[in-house]
Amino acid sequence: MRLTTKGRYAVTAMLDLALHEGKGPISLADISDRQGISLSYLEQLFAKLRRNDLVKSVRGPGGGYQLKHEQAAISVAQVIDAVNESVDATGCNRQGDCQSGETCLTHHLWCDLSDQIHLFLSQISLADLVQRSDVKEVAGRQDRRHQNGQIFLTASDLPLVNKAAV
Amino acid sequence: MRLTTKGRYAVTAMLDLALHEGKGPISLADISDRQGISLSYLEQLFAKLRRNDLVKSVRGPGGGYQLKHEQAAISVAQVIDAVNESVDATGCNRQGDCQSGETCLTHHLWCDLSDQIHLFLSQISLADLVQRSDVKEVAGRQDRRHQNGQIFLTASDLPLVNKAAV
DNA sequence: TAATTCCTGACTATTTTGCTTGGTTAAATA
DNA sequence: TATTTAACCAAGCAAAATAGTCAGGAATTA
Repeated sequence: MRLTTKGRYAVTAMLDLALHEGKGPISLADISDRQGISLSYLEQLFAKLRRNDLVKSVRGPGGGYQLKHEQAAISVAQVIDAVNESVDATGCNRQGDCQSGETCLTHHLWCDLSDQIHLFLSQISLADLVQRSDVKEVAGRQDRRHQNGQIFLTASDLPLVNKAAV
Repeated sequence: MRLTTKGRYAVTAMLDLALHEGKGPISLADISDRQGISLSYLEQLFAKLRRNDLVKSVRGPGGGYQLKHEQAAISVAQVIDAVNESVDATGCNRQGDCQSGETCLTHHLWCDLSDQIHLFLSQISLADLVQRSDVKEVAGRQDRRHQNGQIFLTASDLPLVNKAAV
């Protein structure tokens, strides 16, 4: 089972879209700035999100991405499924042929776990996340910084700045 | 978050120990045979399990491993934690410094998910697994094969056989 | 036409995984 | 005591996945 930066990035980017909904298309450059995700990596992720019908795109200046459905209709599980193959804890993709064609000793345990994880993530929509106080707080901070063109840097931003200067 | 063959192997091997408890120490060679896990890989996993006080070892002929605690006192979560670093879905190891020193937009979501997974796995003990009908069934099949010295092979065993012959 | 932005594919560095090889050490047995 | 058994240990390695870069398109707007 894989649940790494890839899935986290995808959910974060989709939440960013949700938070800035109603302001027209949001460019990947904006998301990259606000969320600190590499632009070209975002492009790869959004290719998958678009193929999975989760976002729609607008080309050209002023273009960007928008959610294709209502915030309440998009679950975290859908987003992760779109970029990862699936949230599956079994080694056999639930086929039950884990041990040379037969079911391994712990197959059903991993099926149960996969179901639990999927259920949990499918019950959380982007609308739910937008309402959360911790999300609102972080989003407010990010928007303030973004408006100021990242003038206020923290100490931990320094490596990035140096990297960009070289 | 990582939940791959490593953690699955560890739980499977521990369950094998639990199923054959009372027959003296179980050698890794036996587990390797029954569960189809590479012997030297098992050695690495058991080094971690031993360091985490989950098993005790007996050296020399007739030696092997035994559970260090009661089956009901060992949870699946403990086993996975022992071989993986942890079952953690955050990218910051729950520190909250995900985005250049500050909390990222989805930090709390991943904390919640990690808690869910950990709770689920910590509620399942080796004793619980041993009682499960699907586990009993697979264990019965494995024991019968093991006694017969793997005489009865399935078609999917053939690659392994050929590999061993070369 | 120029700028902007999505879009695509190929390529690369790094990390993790699963496993091998080649030993050493402790204990039982012959 | 010599041999065998099996736990221990360390280094390294191939394949895969991750995270990202690079170079160029193609569509749209100004």
